[in-house]
Amino acid sequence: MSLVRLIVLGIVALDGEAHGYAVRRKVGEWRVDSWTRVQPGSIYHALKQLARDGRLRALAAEESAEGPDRVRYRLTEVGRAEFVERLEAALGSFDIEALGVGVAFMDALPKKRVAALLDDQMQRARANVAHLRALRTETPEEGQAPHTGDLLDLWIGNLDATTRWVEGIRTRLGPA
Amino acid sequence: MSLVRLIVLGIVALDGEAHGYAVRRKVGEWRVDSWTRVQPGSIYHALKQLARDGRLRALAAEESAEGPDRVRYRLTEVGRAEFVERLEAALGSFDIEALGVGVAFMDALPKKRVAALLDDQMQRARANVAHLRALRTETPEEGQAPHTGDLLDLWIGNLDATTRWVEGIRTRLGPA
DNA sequence: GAGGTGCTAGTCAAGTTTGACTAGGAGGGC
DNA sequence: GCCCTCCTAGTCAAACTTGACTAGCACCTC
Repeated sequence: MSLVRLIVLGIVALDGEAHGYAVRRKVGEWRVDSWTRVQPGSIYHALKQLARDGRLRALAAEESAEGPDRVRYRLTEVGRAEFVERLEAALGSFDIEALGVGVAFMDALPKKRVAALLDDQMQRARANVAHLRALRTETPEEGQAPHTGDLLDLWIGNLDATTRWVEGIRTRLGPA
Repeated sequence: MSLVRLIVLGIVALDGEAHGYAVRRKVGEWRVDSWTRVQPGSIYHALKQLARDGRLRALAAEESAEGPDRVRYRLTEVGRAEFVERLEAALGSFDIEALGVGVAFMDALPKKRVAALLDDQMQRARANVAHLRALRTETPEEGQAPHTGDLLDLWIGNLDATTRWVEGIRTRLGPA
């Protein structure tokens, strides 16, 4: 899951820069833990990878009045591009966690863009639900998983609930 | 995610033994990929860890008529105990993937036990939904995540859909 | 002023996951 | 026979995640 990467990019993007502990704190303050688990280690790891990949630039370690020195990171242009790319992908995803993170950061994109992405997401989601329903009523093939029908129902139900939620968000954005 | 561990244990438990490729194939045949992604590497890794931990015993490599030699694994008593433990945990989980895997293998437990686990799951899930709804209507605190209300709605909607699904499974099992 | 507590800031080893890669064997086409 | 393809069976390095751990600093208490 490179959701962590998106989350870190998104938080750094808010102010253009941040140090690791600030990101970590923000992840804690927001109840990010409700929608996706992000451990401190993952955050620092992501920061390092992003810095290595030129998405963030590590500034010189600065002194802190309240504790050890800390490293501040600044978002680069490439970093912003990756943020947008990942954010758009998240807003088109069927994965509930990705979708949640996408919506959390959606204000970083133009409204029209978000609307288009969500329209697309909904269309594909509905097609997917239809496909799963079709599978559901098919005569069971050989060698299927036990309780395949139930499992399909689980996915259909959740996809459906998610789609209704997306619909709500989309409606609020107003007509395209 | 040690869901892979549960899946591998569950598949090996079906016949008491299996070799890696057979597990991999079964994961492919079943549309396990709909409910959870399991890569080949993870399967072989899990098999090795399970063998190291005494949950499986690796039998001598046997020749195969259709390809390279293969290693067959047999479930041990300790392994079966871990299987049951993980299965029960999965059936009490709120995580949709875990729950799906749990239901896929639920026939390995006595019906009554499954009924009790699902009853418990539903009770906790309803409490959780109530709690989230309460959070939802709370006056927003300082420093909340952007779109916190929406994110809560997403979780409430999905948890709710999942709970209705569990209810269906539970009902079918008959009265406790 | 020594020690305890709690927040700040981050490191690290162990475990897990991913996706690409290797390599054996069977069968078909030419 | 030789090559190509596809299935069988698994390995491996790189990346990612986890949870426990270290260490600086301030404040309080005794």
